[in-house]
Amino acid sequence: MRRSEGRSASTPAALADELWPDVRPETARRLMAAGLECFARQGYHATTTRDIAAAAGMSSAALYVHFPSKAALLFEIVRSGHEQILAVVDRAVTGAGDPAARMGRLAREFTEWHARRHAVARVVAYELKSLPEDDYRTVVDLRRRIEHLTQGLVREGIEAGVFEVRDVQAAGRAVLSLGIDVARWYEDRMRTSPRALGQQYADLVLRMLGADPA
Amino acid sequence: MRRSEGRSASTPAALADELWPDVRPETARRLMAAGLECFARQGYHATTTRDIAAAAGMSSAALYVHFPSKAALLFEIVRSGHEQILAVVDRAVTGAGDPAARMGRLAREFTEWHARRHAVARVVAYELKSLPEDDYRTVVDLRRRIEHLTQGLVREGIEAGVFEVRDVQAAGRAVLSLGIDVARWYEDRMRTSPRALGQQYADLVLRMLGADPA
DNA sequence: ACCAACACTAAGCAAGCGCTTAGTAAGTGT
DNA sequence: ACACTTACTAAGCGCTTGCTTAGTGTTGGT
Repeated sequence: MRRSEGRSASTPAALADELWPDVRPETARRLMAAGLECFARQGYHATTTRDIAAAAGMSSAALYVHFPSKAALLFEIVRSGHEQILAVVDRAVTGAGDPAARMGRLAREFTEWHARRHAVARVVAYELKSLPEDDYRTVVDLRRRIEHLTQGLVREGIEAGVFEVRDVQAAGRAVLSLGIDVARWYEDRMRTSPRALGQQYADLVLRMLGADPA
Repeated sequence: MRRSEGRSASTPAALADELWPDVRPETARRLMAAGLECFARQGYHATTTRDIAAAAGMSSAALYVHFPSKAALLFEIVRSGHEQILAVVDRAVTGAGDPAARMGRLAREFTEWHARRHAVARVVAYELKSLPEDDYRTVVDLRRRIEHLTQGLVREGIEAGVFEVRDVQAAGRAVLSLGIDVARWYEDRMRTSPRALGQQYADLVLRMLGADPA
């Protein structure tokens, strides 16, 4: 089992190693982990630079050695989170199998990611609007690509005769909504594991799209 | 057609009249409408009391004539929003028809409410944790009642043989997730009306729960 | 006519904010 | 040995925050 496929990172540092293995030096990664924790728990605007620094075990001025601003730290978290989600969706859409199999994989892995990485997922989904204008546009573009890939797969399924939905856009959005909303309520102590939840939601999604039970 | 069943309130004042007809004096209602607008757009912590007062056309000190704090204003919005959602869900669950018909109504009206009242819905869903501890507990209790009513209806449907799902809790959460997430992305200018979206989502939900197509 | 009661504002207070500055300590290359 | 770079801290600056205070009309009962 690869390191990144465990149930969830047991410590913030381990989570940071999984999410941002390339961020150097290690102190910068620790600051990102600390920011992520604070942003996920209290939201960006309720988090002070002193909160982040304290969670990372340093003075607030240290943040500015590695990041030009609090907003830039948020951007790094949100951007890399979106890129990981895009990679998950892209692998599912362009992978092997018929549209139903690929949609099942998309729903399963998308949901699983949002449950296992619920802290990142929460910041990714709900702190978008706290970004400066330019950063916001960059991230909205990533979101559009995720939505278009998903809608494309719904359309493929309809053309292949395995899905049956009235509105492709609404159906695609519904698929993603189910996964995204997991970030709002999922907690580490939950009885259903991210993997099991992903499987359950994938079943729900396929039925929702009118796919024949396999 | 009753006033509250139009597509959406055309002005903040009209919206306020629909949402909080009993709040007196009118100035307090205007402050709530202004707070709602600001909280929905920028979030609670990014909104200053000066923002709210300016949006209501008065000085920031006027807020404290009608509310003891900024947090109390948020609480009034969040509490009344939750009570309206609970009423919608309760009417559907205890209404007429078999479980599938009642679940269809629940999904339709729940989703429709979140689209038409997307500003309130956004604050209700995402600004919970900004509330003071006591207020938070009050609201979490309302949320639990909404979830239990929904889960109960799923269970009823299973016992009546019209639904087929593995995990009742997961299925109930999925039904609500679809509606709640509408608040995150829905905008007034959208081509799909709240009513049409509610109908689409109700269809998706019934298929998701394994109900035979009616 | 008078007086509370009410609804409001201009001004401002203490606290906390993001971020900067000046300086220290520990490498690293020559 | 020495200069230079990098990573950090203590202190604090200018500004904004939620909220208060003192005072000003306006209203309605007697």
